[in-house]
Amino acid sequence: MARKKVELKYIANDSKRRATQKKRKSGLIKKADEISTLCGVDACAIIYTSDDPQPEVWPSPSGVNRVISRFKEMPELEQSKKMMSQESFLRQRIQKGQDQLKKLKNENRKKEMNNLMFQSLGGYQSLDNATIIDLNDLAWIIDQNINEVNKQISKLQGQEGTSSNNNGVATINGEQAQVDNIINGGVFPFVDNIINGEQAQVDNIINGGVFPFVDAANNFQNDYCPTPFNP
Amino acid sequence: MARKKVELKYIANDSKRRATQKKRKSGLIKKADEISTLCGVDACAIIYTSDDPQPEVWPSPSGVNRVISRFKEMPELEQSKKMMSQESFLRQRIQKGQDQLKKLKNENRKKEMNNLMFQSLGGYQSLDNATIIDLNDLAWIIDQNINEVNKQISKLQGQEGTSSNNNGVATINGEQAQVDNIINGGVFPFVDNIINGEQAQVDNIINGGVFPFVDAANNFQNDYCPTPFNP
DNA sequence: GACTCTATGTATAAGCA
DNA sequence: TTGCTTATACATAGAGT
Repeated sequence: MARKKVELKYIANDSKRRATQKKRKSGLIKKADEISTLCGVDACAIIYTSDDPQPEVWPSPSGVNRVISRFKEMPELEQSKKMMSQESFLRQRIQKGQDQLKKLKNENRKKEMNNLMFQSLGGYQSLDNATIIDLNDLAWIIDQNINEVNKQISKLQGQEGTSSNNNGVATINGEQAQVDNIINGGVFPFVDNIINGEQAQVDNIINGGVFPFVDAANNFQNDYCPTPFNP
Repeated sequence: MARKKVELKYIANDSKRRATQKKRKSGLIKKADEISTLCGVDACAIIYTSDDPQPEVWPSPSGVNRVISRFKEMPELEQSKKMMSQESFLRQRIQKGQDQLKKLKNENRKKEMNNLMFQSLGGYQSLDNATIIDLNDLAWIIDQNINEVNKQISKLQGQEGTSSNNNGVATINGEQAQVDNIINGGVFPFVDNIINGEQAQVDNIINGGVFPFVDAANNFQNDYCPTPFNP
């Protein structure tokens, strides 16, 4: 059953296309009906299916005519003013995909740096091979984490008498969960726009694909300057 | 989080309606775009939202004009021929709901009779108070079950040498799972159309509600005559 | 092919920032 | 309000009849 994510392109297979057409046509009309009822808007839809010279229309032929008249009344110039054309629709979609990509790359980079941090702390990985870029970002994320830990400490010092074994004392391991939490939370300004060679991923996202993990390389922005490490 | 099932009626709350309108408008246009791409159909949509004199159109003003011309070319008489009007759309929806209701009532009745059967077999319930209608239906379901059990027995007798402790012998308990399976499976002709007083439930279904369990009473059709019990 | 079924993808109502 | 997130309702692809 609906296992594949449908690729947004013309369905070559005839019978498959017809089946899809039928389902989606009724789905579309249902949606039109719903928005009209829920929001009380005036709307119409006309759909010419390939296997019938008669179009499917909604809400009714006369209703369509009414909406059409209203549309025709408007001067041509006005028509194209604030309207969504197929092109602007696509543009909007691309922008959305790019924004999403940016966010995801950001998150990936943060996770990567946190991973590097814990690997180093545990002695599982040396930083000898790290680039200056990585070290910079690493410093930033450590700074963030330290800040968060300090914040927690102050908070816990403020509430005396809790039964926790944590009150007032920074126990790194005890804060791990909170740090992890933070890691996946706050703002992180690593990546600010799309970099060459990532376009395929953007396209992927635009069409709704699953986001692939982004390597450390190529992810850094030149205009990013993290605060110096200062505990 | 979409917790409530939206009731299909005008949203009185202003800000809520605007939010919904915005989301659904873009959803609708996306759907239009998709069906057009996937199925290569010629279509257009015009939506007048309440807060903007400019309509939202798809695929573009000129595209809309093209489709409109095609629509206008058709004689008025032809227009209303095979087209979906708001009324026929609703009718279709009601019919669908009624069909679904019928099926669900059927299933409920079957489950009920099976339940009664097992209750009686276990001595948890006497049949003294059962109506002739219930007894009739009960006989039918028992017949069905016996048939299924016999079928299974034949099948198992056919495949000698399986390691199962079941081969060739009808062990009622051992067949329970299969019977249960059957219970929820085959065709069951109890209810053939909608009976007075069930209309509210139909309405419920038409709007997508969860189906309430149907009582035994009022569910039987006069034209139903089950095969006599004959093991 | 035209329908039904159901697992899965998508839309979106509420919440929250 | 606008936008983003998340849980839930809804649409529908693919498979079976």
